[in-house]
Amino acid sequence: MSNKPVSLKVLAAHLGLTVPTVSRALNGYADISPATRERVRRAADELGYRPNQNARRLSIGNPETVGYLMPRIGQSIAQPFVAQLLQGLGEALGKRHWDLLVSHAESASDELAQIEKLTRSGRVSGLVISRPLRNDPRLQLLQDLKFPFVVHGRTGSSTDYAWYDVDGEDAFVTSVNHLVGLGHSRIAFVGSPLQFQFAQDRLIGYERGMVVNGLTVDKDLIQIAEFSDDGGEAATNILLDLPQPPTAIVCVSDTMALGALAAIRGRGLRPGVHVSVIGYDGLQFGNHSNPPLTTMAQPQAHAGRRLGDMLMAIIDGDKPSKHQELQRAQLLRRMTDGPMHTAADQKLVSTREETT
Amino acid sequence: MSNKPVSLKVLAAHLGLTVPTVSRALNGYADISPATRERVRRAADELGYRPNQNARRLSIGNPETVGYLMPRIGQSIAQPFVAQLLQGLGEALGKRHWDLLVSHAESASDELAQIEKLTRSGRVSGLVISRPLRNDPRLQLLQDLKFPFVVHGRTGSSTDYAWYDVDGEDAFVTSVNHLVGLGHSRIAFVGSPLQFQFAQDRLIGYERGMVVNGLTVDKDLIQIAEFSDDGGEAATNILLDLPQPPTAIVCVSDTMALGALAAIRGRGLRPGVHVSVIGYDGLQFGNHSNPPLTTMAQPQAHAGRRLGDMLMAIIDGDKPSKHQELQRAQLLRRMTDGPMHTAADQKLVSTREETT
DNA sequence: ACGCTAACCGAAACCGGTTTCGGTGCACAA
DNA sequence: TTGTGCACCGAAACCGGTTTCGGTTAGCGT
Repeated sequence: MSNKPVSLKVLAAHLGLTVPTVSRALNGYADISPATRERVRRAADELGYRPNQNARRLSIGNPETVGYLMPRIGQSIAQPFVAQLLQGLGEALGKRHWDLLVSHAESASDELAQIEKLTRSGRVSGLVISRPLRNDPRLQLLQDLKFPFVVHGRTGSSTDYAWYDVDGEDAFVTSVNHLVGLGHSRIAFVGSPLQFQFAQDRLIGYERGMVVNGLTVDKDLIQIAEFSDDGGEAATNILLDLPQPPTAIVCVSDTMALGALAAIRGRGLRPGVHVSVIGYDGLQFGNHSNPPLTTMAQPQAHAGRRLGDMLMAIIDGDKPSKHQELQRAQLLRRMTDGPMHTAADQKLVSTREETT
Repeated sequence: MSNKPVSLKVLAAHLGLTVPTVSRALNGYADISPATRERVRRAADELGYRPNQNARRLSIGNPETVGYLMPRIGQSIAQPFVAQLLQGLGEALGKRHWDLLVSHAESASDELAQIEKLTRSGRVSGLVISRPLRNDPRLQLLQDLKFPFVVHGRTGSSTDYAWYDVDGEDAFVTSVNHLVGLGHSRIAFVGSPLQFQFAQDRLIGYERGMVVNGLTVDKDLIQIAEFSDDGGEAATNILLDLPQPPTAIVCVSDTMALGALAAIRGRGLRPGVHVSVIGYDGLQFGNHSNPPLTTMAQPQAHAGRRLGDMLMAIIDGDKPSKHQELQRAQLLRRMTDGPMHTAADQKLVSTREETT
């Protein structure tokens, strides 16, 4: 049908009115007679008029757009949660007809440059940051700029900004408790570099869980590796080579847990039987791993929605510190958590074929 | 440090020049003396000046922004490719400092409304559409609007627009060939509803592969189900219940293939031994399925980059039909393709534990 | 009949840039 | 010395909207 977008000017001309009048009519100002208002409305959607958002937003001084900085973590399978998070963000923003801009950087410094650019060029009214580091220069920069932002995750100094996070510490206490309940006592932790705040939180949760249950925290049972499936595999191999290997492993993420499973299987052992594994993230794919991965699940789309709502509220003037939400993760039992495998040398492998 | 963005006006005042002069100085016009140009440049990045992009783009009449419509496919694990695609798109756009806007709709009609809105409100200069339907109203609409767009995938009437696609037909011929080479002849197809063009393409590839190898296409061996892991599982169960069940299955996607694996294991059979399975997508997670999934791999980030470049070229004036790229998928052998399992009643299950 | 007020719309300014068009001042040639 | 031309910058118009401010007109009371 029609192709070129119709501007306010041609709409006004078409109606024999001036541009400002038409504008106010469409925006429901009181000083426009109900008659003309109706007339304008009708003509507007007859001609398929849509206000040019660039112009409108320039005028009202609000880009009505939120930027999301893609987490930048090597080539790993670290992004499965991004699609769901974006979906949730989009839903929240869509309710007010705001837009979602995604931006990804190539390096840490490039990331700061991106923030500089996005904030100062008036393209976004706020930013969403994922996976903060322990001392994150991005947050520092945004605070210096006094620019609205929310963090998906939180850091140590989390009092003065807005965040939504899943309580990783609590989740790992839960994981450890669960494993202890199954009879385990040599429980290991497979983690990612501690520069990520979440890695730190979850490690603390692990340690607290151990202490709470009267277990000693053996440094050998804490293995940090690259944040990827390969990293998880490598770390687990080190653990299994220990003189006294663990009978259960909690992993900082599902991706790393998948690597752990591979390492365990690689030795002819069966995850969930000889060595229990609990991941973290609740990836749907976990249903199809070998065997299906027990994990701490969490609603990513919900996170996106909340982050969007929080950010818009802050842009509207709310104090950031008013918006801090801690979500609890849920233990999702699948097949990799099992009772402590005592006796019987680990070389003895059950012949039962696992069935999903 | 500084917080409020500095406008051209204050920069000009600071320099004792007028706004247009400063603008032209920064944009390298010839009618500005080298001296002042340098002076302006220096002052600009001293004050941290960044042009307001909303204003700039309004003025130059180009939003310099590309919209991506999130594929809207139930709750399935269908989106793992999105993150990579977005990454690729972002890279391509970033080279020219364009922005990436993501938009997702809640229903098919909502999707059309979104397109209407995005195009007519001047927010984007072009759109990227994923997973076209066989007779896609979105493409129809965009063509009517004469609005620049590229399609990730293609439809039957694909001559008059731009697209990037992986040759699904060819890929499935390859899959079938490979399986025939392994001795299989009863090869089944697990597909998703044929409204998706890709589902159609791949089915045709399957059929062609069968014919090419002198095999008959048995309608019973073609099972269409919901596009999800559960759908794949259900379809596979139907296949395995056949009087003469298949010895190999090609699946329209990795997600559905994961369901197929579950169904096969559910009967005490071993994928890759008793029943071979080949997926499509090349998801990295396939490395961790049970057993690791053989699949037809493809570079999603590359797709994103190409789509971005193509779209910008079209917006610059290129004829869309000039930009049509067909990529070939690569057979990625993991563990679910194996030689035809003859003899021995399928009830007889090997006791060997699979090792990754 | 007059004034006052309220209803309604147009004029003008602005948001922050870009781009075209003129005009000044200087160097240069005649 | 006087034109001529060029280098350089400012004035003005524009992109497509929003919002404040004035000015008519009509309706009302008196």
